[in-house]
Amino acid sequence: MAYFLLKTEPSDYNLDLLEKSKTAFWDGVANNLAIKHLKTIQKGDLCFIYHTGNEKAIVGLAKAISLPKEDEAKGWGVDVSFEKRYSKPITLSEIKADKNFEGFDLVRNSRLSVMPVPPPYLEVLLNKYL
DNA sequence: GCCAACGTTGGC
DNA sequence: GCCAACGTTGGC
Repeated sequence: MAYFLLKTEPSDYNLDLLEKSKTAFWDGVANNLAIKHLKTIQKGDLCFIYHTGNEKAIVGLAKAISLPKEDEAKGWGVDVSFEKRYSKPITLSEIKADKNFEGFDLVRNSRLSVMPVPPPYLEVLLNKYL
């Protein structure tokens, strides 16, 4: 079971909406590298939800409940279910300030919208921040 | 609002 | 196939 990070601009779509609807098709993945990462998601994998814009923080967790798929109108995406909201979001500034996250895609490539969270970074997130 | 860091497009 | 011009994303 792997972990990923999914970005969203909260004015477009956000964790509140996912919590209300319980499940959603997480769509609109267009970037080539993002699609490549998306396609490696397995059913049951967990996905950190990151809000861009004013928030710039990991705000919660979702779970992939389908395999990645391409919708004719909505592009690439994956079905997800709401898992949890973090009482204390993990901010980008915290992550950037922490040397443990050096090399993490979130820090290295700010424009990437779907990325894996490899074990070293995952452990720090789970043990130190959550 | 600006701009760096990408990605995409289209002329050649 | 190259690359200049343009468009987009997202942090600042």
